[in-house]
Amino acid sequence: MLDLDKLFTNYTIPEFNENLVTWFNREKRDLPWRHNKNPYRVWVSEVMLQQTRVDTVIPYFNRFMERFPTMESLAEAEPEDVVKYWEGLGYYSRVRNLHQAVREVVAVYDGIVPEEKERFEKLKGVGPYTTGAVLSIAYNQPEPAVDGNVMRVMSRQFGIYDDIALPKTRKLFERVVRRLMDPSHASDFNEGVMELGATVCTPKNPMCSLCPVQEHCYAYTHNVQEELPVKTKKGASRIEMYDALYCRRDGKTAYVKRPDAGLLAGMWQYPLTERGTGEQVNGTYVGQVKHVFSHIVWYLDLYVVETLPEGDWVWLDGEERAKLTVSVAQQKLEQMAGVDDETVRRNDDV
DNA sequence: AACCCGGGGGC
DNA sequence: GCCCCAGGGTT
Repeated sequence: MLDLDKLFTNYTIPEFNENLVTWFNREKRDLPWRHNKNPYRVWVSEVMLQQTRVDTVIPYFNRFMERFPTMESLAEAEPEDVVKYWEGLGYYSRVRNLHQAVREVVAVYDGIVPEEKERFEKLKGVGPYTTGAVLSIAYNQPEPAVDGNVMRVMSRQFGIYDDIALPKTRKLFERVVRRLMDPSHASDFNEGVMELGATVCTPKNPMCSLCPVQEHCYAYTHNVQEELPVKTKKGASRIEMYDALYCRRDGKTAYVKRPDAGLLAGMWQYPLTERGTGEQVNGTYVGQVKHVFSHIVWYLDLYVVETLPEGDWVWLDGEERAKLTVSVAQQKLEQMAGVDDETVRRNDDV
């Protein structure tokens, strides 16, 4: 185990805190969830920000908070309505877990986000990072909130070469943060480190000349910014190929609902058949959609067909379709089908 | 510990 | 193309 006493030898902890917090309060970006820090808003923002960039989250956060301004309003809503406000944001289990957790807070904790760590961390979708982030930012509790930014900043600051892809490494950085953080400025410390990682101590080409904690930084001193943090590569994605069937009847289009568990759980799409396993598709080829997930690559060949194989598809008009939640892959197919419809209509006109 | 789970942006 | 992103759940 890494010896923290050795790590902090000749290291001035108060100076790090002073420089970081002063910098953060001068340079912090104007973000919607910083306008007021009620625990519910902080919580929603932290869930949306999981593996998702700030610029992507901002419009989703604003729409979500406008529609569900309080935990009570969210608790009362139907799951299908809530998921619709997450459409396109990805990792949809986040919103289902958040919805369930907020319902629990309203029912069990009288609508107050629990300040007790042992209670908050047990809520659905709340892991070690979100626990520390909400308790420190909303309640100023001295809890570590170790995300990718924190591991990058701290690995460089102290020259820690542990592989950040390993689960146990996060715990190491939690020990580092507990040792380093000034407990009376927990909120500014955690937000400050993350802000630093997002804007200055970036993965590529960090702007060390702008860094408030450059002086004692191991990576800067030894000029090894590019080799930290250490992270092992993940394996190659698997490739999946499907035929997507676009079938119209009486002004309606066939859709199926994906299974309630697994990839894109419960979301709606055109009927898909795995290529090569079924019979040859009897239809008109339109084109191919490529869609990249974090661990899978989809190639979807779109066909216009007159008849469908057996399945639980339903017929939807435009108004009905608009209420349902679909993946971005499905949006690409609809775009392609729509373009094809336009082509057909134009040719009919001629 | 390893794998699953979206989508987008930077280089 | 590859990497990363204010990660968590399941096995």
